Amino acid sequence: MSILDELEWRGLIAQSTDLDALRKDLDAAEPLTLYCGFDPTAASLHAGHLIPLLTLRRFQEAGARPIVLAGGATGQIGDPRDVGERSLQSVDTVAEWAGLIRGQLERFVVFDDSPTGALVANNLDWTGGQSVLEFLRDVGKHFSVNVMLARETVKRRLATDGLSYTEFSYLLLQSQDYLELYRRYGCRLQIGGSDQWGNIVGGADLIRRVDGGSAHAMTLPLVTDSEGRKFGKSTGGGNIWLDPRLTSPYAWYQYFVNVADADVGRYLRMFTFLSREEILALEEDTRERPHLRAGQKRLAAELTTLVHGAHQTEQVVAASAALFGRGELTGLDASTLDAAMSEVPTADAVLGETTLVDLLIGTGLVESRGAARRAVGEGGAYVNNVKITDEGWTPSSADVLAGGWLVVRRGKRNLAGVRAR
RNA sequence: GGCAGGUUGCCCGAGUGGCCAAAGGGAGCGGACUGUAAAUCCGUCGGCUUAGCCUACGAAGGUUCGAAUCCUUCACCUGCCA
Repeated sequence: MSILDELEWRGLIAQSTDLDALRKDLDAAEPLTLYCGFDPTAASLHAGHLIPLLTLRRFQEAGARPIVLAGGATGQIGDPRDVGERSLQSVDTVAEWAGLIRGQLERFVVFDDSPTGALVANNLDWTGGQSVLEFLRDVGKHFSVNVMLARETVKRRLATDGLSYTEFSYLLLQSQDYLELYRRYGCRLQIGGSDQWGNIVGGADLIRRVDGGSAHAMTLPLVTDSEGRKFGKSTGGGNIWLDPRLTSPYAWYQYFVNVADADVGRYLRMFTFLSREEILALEEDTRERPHLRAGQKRLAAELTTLVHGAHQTEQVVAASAALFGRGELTGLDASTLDAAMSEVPTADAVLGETTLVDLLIGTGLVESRGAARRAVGEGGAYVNNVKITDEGWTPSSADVLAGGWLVVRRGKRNLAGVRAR
């Protein structure tokens, strides 16, 4: 199966320029070079970024050469979005984030001396020293404002709160990137989220106008769940990040374990490198025996391994099994509990003194005393899987599990460990 | 630079002197049901030392017994004009 058929089957192609022409270029003797850019809009990439990153890798495995681009320049400007003008980050912040993101980007493609060995670039390298006059003459002249105004995002913004010249210009910067990579590395395919279509085609047009070259464009679907919610938002509403300091491997694993049945097949296709046969089998499993959550577990394990490594995956799988297993917590031995508790937030407590409300706050399971009281009042507070309805309840030695632990839970699946003293 | 309109809680959005910690919706959170799923129903949704107090309706100041609501100045946003 060709790479394009593969991508099609996985539901990874949203829009593209002529696929047959692209197919021909992919079949050529010389490896096709392609790129995808990632703007440093935060200190870490999040789960949604995995789609284009993994797609770069799929292309690489199929014999193409990927370039991962850190948007040190474009990140300073900001791509116009529907909701309104972005507030600019300081140049230093963007540079710092670009460095962090670059480190993450490098983990998903293979760097070697072969013709398909990946490259890393930062668009600040060619825009940083560029003068306004150069930019306007060499790039700006090739863009029609009429066309730019017709873009969906621009139209929406003009109809609502308007947009700055800075954001309006973003298209030109990204287009210039494509041209630059075309010139430097013969890059002839750019991929990105479906919201990038205009930016990508803009670059392909620029290459044609300026250098008379031909270049391809392909976008990947913006991943949403079956509810239409943007993918990668944790239940708390925040992003789930690749950086383990921002999203623990345990939380990462849990996010995917909790994916809805309606989404798991789609996600397996898009996010994993499992074979077609394996995925079809898991999809059937989900239909026939949904309560086993085989698809979710495999998806979570695959993604945790991909991002945090096999060792971490073993640990979070074991922790999840211990904490969500059928068995009683009292049946767990100290080493199992120690291992499980190392994956969740923890706090200390003094027997007979620390109250339930303090436990909930101390472990970070709730944000305020009011929230803690509310949780208790709503019947959402548990210690060692036993619902506690008294705010002033304090643990006694009879409650302590092996290894000196108490397992505090808020709601169905927010767990924390407490070391009793 | 001129004129007009705007700035409300996580988001959208009502509110033009007391009944406003602020309608309604969304998101979130908890419970029931399940399968750590979805749907549904119910509850909840600023903070605290919680019959009370504190902080909050762009910022600062003022009027008033009392202000998200009125006045002044400032900042920012949008539109029209220059």
